[in-house]
Parts: sequence; C-alpha cells; structure tokens
Amino acid sequence: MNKTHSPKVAARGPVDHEVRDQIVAAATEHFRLYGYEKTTVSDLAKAIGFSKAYIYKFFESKQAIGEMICANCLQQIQTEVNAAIDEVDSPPEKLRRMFKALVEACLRLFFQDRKLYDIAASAASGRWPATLLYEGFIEQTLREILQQGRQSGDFERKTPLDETTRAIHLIMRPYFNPLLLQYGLETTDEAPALLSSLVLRSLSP
Amino acid sequence: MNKTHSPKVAARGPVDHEVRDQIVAAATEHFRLYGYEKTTVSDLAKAIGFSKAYIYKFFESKQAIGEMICANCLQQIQTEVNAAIDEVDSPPEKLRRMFKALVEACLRLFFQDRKLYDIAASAASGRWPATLLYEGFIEQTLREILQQGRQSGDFERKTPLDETTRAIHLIMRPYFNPLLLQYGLETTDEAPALLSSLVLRSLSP
DNA sequence: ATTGTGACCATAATACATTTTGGTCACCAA
DNA sequence: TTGGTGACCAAAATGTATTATGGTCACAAT
Repeated sequence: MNKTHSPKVAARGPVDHEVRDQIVAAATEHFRLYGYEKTTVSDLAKAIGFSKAYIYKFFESKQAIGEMICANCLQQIQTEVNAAIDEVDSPPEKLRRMFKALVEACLRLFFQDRKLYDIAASAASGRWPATLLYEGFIEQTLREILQQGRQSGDFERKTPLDETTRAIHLIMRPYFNPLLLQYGLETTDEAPALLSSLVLRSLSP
Repeated sequence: MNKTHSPKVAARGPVDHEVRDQIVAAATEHFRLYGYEKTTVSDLAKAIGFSKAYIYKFFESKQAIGEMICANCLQQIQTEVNAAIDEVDSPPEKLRRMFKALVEACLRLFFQDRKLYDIAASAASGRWPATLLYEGFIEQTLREILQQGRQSGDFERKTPLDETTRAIHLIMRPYFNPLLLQYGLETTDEAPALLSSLVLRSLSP
C-alpha cells in the first residue's frame, strides 16, 4: 500500500515524525485485522510501545486515525485508476478502463480487506474529507478524459462539459461509492461494460 | 392508497375475506404511524377486535403482513409511473416522465411516509417478492418505451434491446431502489433531468 | 366447515448495573 | 522545547436478568 499521507486534515503535533508513521502502520494492521470498532486506542499504543496519551499528540481523535487509513485506501484506488487509464491513449478506451478499474479496485477492497472497506463505507456515510477528495478525483479524471475526447473529435461537443461530467459521475457513483457498492454486488460484473457502452453511445458526435 | 392486494404470495386461509381487509387496513395505519418494528401483532389484533391467533389464520407471519403493505406501496408507485407516461405520446418524453415520476414517487414515500419507506427498504434488502415484482415492472415498462421508440424511429436500433433495457435499468436503480435512494438524496433533484438527457443522447439513431 | 380463542413456548427485545473506551491534563524527564 | 506518562472523567459499550413478542395448537362455538 502507498505510504502517502496527505497531512491536509486531522493532523496534530509534529507532522513528520517517526512515531506518526508507526501509529499509521499499527492502525492499518489492526484496523485490517480486527476492524475499526474492535481496535482501541490503547491497542495501538501497546503495539508501538508508547502510552495512549502520546498517540493524542499526533492525532486529535481516533476517527482522525481512521480518516488517515481510509484516505490511504482511497488513494490506492486512485493510483490504480490512473495506472489503468495511462495504459491507453484513445479517450473512449480510457473511459472504459476507468470504469472497469474503479469497480475492480473497489471490489478488491471489499472482498480482500473487508474491515478497511467498512471504514471507507462509514467515511462515505459521514462525508469525511477523504471521501470528498476521492469524489473530486473521480470528477476531475472524468472531466479530463471528456475534454481530451472532445479535442480529439471522439466525443460530441454540444452538451456542456460540466453537465456531461456530472451525469457520468452520477452513473458511476453506485460502483465507486462504498456505501452504495455493497448493495449492488450482483450487478458489478455486467455494469462496467454495459454502462461504458451506453455512455460512449451518448458521447458520439 | 390502492386497496389492490395481489394474493400471489404470503397468503393463508380464506383469500377473500372481510377480516383480511381489516388486518391490512389496521396494519397499514399502524405501520405508517409507529413503524413495522414497533407494531406488534397483538396491536393489530386489538385494533380489529379479534385475538392474535386469528390473524395467523390469514397471514403466515408478521413479515407476510409487512410484505402485503409494502407491495401496496410499490404498487402505488407503479400506478403513478403509468399515469405519468400515459400523459404523453413521444417515447423520448415518456422516458423523461418515467424517470421523473419514479423519483418523485419514491421521494414522496420517503418524506411523507417514512415508516412505510423503511419497510420498502428492508423489502429491497431482503429481496422480498414484492421488490422483485417492482423491479420487473420497471424493466418491462422501460422495454416497452424503448421498443415503441424504435418503431417510431426516435431511437436507434443497432444495440440489442435487452442490453439497452438493462443498462438504463442500472442507471435508474439508485433512484427507484429504496435501499439506494436514501444515500443519494442530494442528487435527486438533478439526476432525473441529467440522466434522462444522457440516456436519450445514447439512444439517438 | 367456518369462526374464533386462551394457554403456552422459544426466542428476541428491553432495561439496568458494570466495565471499557475515547479523550484530557497536569506533570515529569531529557 | 521536545518527548513522554499515569491518573482521571464522561460517555459508550457490554453482560445479564427480565420481560415482551412472534408464532403454534388444541379446543370450543356456530
């Protein structure tokens, strides 16, 4: 997993500090194995050999730690999506890849790291900052592909870019939002191809 | 509300019986006011002046009663949708109306009969028969509009009908499935217009 | 047959006392 | 100043004894 930690939010005390990394590492492991609820701050403290109080020198709350771990998960998905769309050049194919990679990354999180997935789900439910960042990434990536496709002549140019972006974002939402994904697991195999095709038809000049 | 009760499922004892209707009426009222969980079978029995045991001559379980009430709710939505698409002739406009009416009907249930909505949500979660019927109705209505549009020349004919139907169904799902709708309330105002337009663009010949 | 019920049971919900847990703060050490 | 902690508190979680609820059945009345 990426060790990227954007210290944008939920930080406290020394930003770049060995102990902070230790906390994140311990939290990632514990949250993954036992889940967010079952892990106590004292558990994390014991794991790194410090007192519980010391942890609060670096994070202002347990949720802040959860947000950090969750942000890393979502960051990982974003990395995978970026890798997928960089593999090809044509905007239509980029869009297909994006949808496919997005769903696959979310599903992997769901099936292989269920406990971390649950954190991402409650992050979506509670509108944690990491989730907003994640949604912003989706929308931005989408917009770039669309713009590129308009320039290359692959996509139509009549509909306002923002409208198209927003609409496709809405279509993808049930498959990248952890909160929604879990209720549509039966459709995750057909949806990417089916919906990509429909969307691409709607984009034809 | 419609007093239609399709005795397809979850029935027991005399199908057409005054007491059965009394039970449904009492259940509808109680479920709406106090919710499914807070209403006991004894409450319903008292409301109609019979013993609890007698209720089980007509319904094989409390959930069966819930399914009946839920089926009526979903039936009501279907009626509203049918009314909306019957108002116009052109298939594209029918599709717009369908999406709009569907969202409006679900939102009305959500905001005005929250307790009944919760039943519909757990019906969707538990895959109760009423939900399957409801989804079947959506798919069928959609297919008919599409077929009609293909005949009239409004819609393209290259893509297999089933594929198009399925894809649009998937797009609408987050807005007619009670389980999903509650997580996307912020998007319900823009979604119908935005998505209808995108879908119609994808259908252009 | 049809209409109707009280008594009964296993399990689920509730209420409450007890323990954990998230979080703070004063304070010590290098 | 930076690194680090034990003692402490309100609120949440947990275990448990008790009650309420869904559901059945034998049986009675019409």
